[in-house]
Amino acid sequence: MIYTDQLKPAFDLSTSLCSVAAKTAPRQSQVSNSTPATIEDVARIAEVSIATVSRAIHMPEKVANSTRLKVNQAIAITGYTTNAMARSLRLGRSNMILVVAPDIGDPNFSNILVGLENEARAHGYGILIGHTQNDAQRGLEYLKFFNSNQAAGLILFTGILPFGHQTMTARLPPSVGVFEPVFNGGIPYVGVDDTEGARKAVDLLLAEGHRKIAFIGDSRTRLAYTRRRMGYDAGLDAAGIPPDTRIVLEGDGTIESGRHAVEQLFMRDTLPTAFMCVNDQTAIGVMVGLGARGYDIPRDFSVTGFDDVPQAVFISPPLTTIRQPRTAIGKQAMALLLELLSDGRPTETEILLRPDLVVRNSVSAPSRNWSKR
Amino acid sequence: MIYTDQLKPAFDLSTSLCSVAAKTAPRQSQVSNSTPATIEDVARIAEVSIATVSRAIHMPEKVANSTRLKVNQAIAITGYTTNAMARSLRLGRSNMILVVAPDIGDPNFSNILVGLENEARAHGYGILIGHTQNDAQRGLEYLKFFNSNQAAGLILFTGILPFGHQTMTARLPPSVGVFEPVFNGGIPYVGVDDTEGARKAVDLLLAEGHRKIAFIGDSRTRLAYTRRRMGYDAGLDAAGIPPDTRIVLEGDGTIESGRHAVEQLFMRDTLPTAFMCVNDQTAIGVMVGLGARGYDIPRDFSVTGFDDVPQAVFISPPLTTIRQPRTAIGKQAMALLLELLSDGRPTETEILLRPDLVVRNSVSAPSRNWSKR
DNA sequence: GAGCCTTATGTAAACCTTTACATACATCGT
DNA sequence: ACGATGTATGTAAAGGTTTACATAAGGCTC
Repeated sequence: MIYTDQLKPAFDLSTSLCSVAAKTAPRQSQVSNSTPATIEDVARIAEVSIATVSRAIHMPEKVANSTRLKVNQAIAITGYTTNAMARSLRLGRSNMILVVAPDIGDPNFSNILVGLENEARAHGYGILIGHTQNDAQRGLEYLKFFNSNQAAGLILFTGILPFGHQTMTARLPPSVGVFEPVFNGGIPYVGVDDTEGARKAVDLLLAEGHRKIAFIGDSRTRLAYTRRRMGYDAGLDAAGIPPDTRIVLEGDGTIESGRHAVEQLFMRDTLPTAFMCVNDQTAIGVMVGLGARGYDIPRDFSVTGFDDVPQAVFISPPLTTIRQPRTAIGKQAMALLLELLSDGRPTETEILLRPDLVVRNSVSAPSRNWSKR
Repeated sequence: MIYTDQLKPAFDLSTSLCSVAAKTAPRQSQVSNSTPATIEDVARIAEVSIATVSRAIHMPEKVANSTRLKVNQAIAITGYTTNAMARSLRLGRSNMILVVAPDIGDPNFSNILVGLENEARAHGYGILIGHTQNDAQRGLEYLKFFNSNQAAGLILFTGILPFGHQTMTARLPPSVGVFEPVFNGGIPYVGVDDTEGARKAVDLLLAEGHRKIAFIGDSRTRLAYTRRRMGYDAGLDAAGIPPDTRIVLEGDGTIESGRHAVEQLFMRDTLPTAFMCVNDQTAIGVMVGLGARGYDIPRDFSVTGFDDVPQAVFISPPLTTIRQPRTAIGKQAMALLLELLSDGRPTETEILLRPDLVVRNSVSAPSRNWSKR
């Protein structure tokens, strides 16, 4: 007599199929209905030992075809799933990847998460998430996931300093960074070619005819920002335009800093015809500042951003910017980590994806009507 | 001789402090440097049994003050963290909560995640995330997290049908829904008072003097949408305005559906002065449609949304809408689930948070200039 | 047909906890 | 002074895997 239940098919041990059952110690309940099936249940039904069941699952080539068949049937009957806790305990490693970001509330985070999760799940891993809110103490808390064997690897986002400074010297779990090198390049990372991206932006502005292109940067020392600046410099250089430090400003990547940059430039004697911004937030701030002074974009000034945040398409005018291929970055980062977990050694120390120019409406040829200035 | 290492302080078992060590079976390595400390290491150093260590940690009141002190010192020395895998295995339940959403790439998801994570972590739980992309088969996959004891509870988002239809009858893990009842009310949920929110929107429009207010709904049968419609009806009724089905349209909650609704209305004989939309996406579509026809918002038409998505502030004009207190919803949902996990029975079957009206720039008094129409 | 190699399976230990039960000791009432 | 009661601690089993090692059987070579 076999009756099944959707979630976990029950199996009556008193049937003749289970002649082996009598030999082994009786389980708590004869009809193991409520508790999940264990490897032992499978072994009993398949009339093999638990070792064989384990092998049939994890090293199928090591068990005879006929036996494998019996085991698979027994698994189907019992609805057996291997207890991940027991497995992790025995193996000394879990099948979870911890993803730590400074702020999981950041909308930009979502799409990367998609890439990370898809790739992880495809390889039998799950993902655990945490956020530090830029609080090192808080990041430190997450270390316990590794000490307690709850996570096998770590995905770290740019800008976090998830563990205290001292700890940086200590051995970290297998980790991969996203966007930028973390801990001074101690771990491999997946990002975007910021230099190339910035170059695309500046080249677009140059192609439109702009010659006085301001760069609104971010003074916080992050490689991405430095590289975007390098792309800007290289673009101007290739066009034979000498650098003009009067129109290169450093902000902090916020909307407010973009607005502030506009105010500063208006106080100087040289105004640009275009603003190339280190990120979209800054670009939005620039647009707000320009709008407040009564200028129209792109008629009076052109503006470019970097990142392609979800809002970029909704602001007015829609922002021409450089897109971060977020889902792809997540996928790559997870793939790299998984490789690291199996091989032990990273094959690559840096993977840079190609960023695309997204042309919208914030760029046009420089205005010839200088009346307003 | 004691020398420490940042991550996991080493401890030389040969010191006099460890006189007990000799009595017990020797560990693999005398200086357990590479492998994390176990409860046994702590017990040895504290000169107590492992049972006492476990009790000192989990039932401190059950152990003598002096003993507790010794244990705590030993824990500090070894850097011991209890192995979550072993603990979960023994306890039969994990300290992870699975959060399943239809689309974790949705920017609205992020802030709820923040609330969920904060609350979970505060109670010693971690969160696992997954997404179904509205694929029931995919949702089914996540069931294995429970079968394999990797998750103790489940947070389900609106609109998912994470498990196959058959499975719905089966016993689900302890679960809490977000936004709406899931599985026909089978599990408690935390959401927002949609009726009240919609009422606030319609009352604002009425207060501005609008009398012909269109409602652009969502025909997909979701309680939230029905309730928002109820708020609309109730508001009109309270103002003594008879319902006019000619200006009530059903879309599907997308930008496109908002735009389409505008086209439909312009083909009828009765135009509204205001559009109350079931969600922000629809509202954005309506604004796009109206803009394409050359109308100005809010001069010619007023528009309201619902949800307060991150983009709402960036579109032009910034959208007046009803805010979902997302972080609070996440926090509440997790709190409810945690309660469920300890008590077994839910105290509440429905928790509705108060949504707030966010006044921006898409609403004004109805235009008296009807020339364009 | 003896010895040897290969292949398939079984036995049992180990991974690290938690906790029921047992034990030892101190305190108290009479 | 003794049994009863209570408190603090220890012993050992159990939870579900994986895998080193042992065993058994079959096929091969000479």
